[in-house]
Amino acid sequence: MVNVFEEYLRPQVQLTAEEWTRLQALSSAQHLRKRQFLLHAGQVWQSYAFVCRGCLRQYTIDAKGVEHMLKFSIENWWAGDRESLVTGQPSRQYIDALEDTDVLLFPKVDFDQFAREVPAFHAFIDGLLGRTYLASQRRVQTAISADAETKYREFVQTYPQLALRVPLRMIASYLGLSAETLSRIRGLNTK
Amino acid sequence: MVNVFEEYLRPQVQLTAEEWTRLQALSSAQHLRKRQFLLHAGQVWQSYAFVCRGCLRQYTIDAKGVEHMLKFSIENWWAGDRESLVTGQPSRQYIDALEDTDVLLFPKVDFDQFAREVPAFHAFIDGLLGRTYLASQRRVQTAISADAETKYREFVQTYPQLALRVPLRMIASYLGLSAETLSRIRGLNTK
DNA sequence: CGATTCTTTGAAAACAGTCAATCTGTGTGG
DNA sequence: CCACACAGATTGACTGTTTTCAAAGAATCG
Repeated sequence: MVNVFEEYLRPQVQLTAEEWTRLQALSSAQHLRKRQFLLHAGQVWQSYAFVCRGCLRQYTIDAKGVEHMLKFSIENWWAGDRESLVTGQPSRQYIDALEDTDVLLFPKVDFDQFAREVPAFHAFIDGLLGRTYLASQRRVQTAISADAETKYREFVQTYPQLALRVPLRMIASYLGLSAETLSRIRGLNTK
Repeated sequence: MVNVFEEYLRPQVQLTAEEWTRLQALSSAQHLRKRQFLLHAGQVWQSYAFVCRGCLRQYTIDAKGVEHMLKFSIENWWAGDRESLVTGQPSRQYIDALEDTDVLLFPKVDFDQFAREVPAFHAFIDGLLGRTYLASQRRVQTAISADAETKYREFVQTYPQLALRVPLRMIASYLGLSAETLSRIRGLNTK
């Protein structure tokens, strides 16, 4: 399981053998069965989570009980509630597993300490955050400017792995559409 | 004009007198008249821009010629196209002035160099990026889950300074609504 | 002022949402 | 191994919000 992380990280950051051992020692593995929660609203999120295998979804539930998908995380993605992590406040989000999933958890304190001491790793994390932010901006742009069909087409183009793997109604929620509307759109493209 | 920047930064980062002088020396002031462009699609954006006075808007123009507002930047905000800055590719965005505006420009190369050499400043910039990312996530959430009226109410609550200062049709575009719809919503709240 | 830009209002049309029923596939327990 | 239950997907009819188009009314600026 650590192997997956190693294969992900090695091409991106130069670490000495000693640094690598140290980073690895910070992590703890967690296995989630389908439908099991990694984070529940009300809890404080205090880790960085790396997905080695499986698929997580991250979402909120509004006053009417409706779920709103924020993110899907598959192999080689990070997960977690950054807001809770940074502020120390209880999260308003849920994270649970869409499939049996293996996760590596790095406690915030240790992880940040490591980043401070290893500039190359720090730079990597900064770059990751920067790219994540750009992705978020693109999502905003699509959300405010595209119609339902365009939203779906862009989603498929951006995340072809997810379009096949995640239930349609959750993709619909991610895009701000009803499941019925997305079903009809998908129907069009097949014909 | 540098004074505005100093008052903004001093409470947030501890810099020595020497560091402060050095940072200041990196900046160049630019004045923009209303409607003047700071960035035009096709140009490469290579700076960090800090607004000392006035108001900028940042937007794209789609294939149909419709503008989509990405951001407004008033006093004590940063502006610029991060995507172009990071990738070095020509920007797809426009930035122009809604009012006469004063901007401080920091060339990327010098700015990044300074951040590398002054850890406290680096940490400040990281924190800024982190908060900006959280704001973007909140915007996504509203965009996918709220109706038109809620979007506007949240906008007013989040940016009371902007609601009064920016033309309605641009706020509408920022929220992904037509100007007519927003006008009607605003009408309701007045009664 | 005269011109431009912005806002408001009305009426019609389009798009997406809701509700409800049916269909499909998957997984589980008897 | 089958049957049943359940979650998810699809389809149809209807509703409702938002958009579009058009025209008229403010506000702003040179």
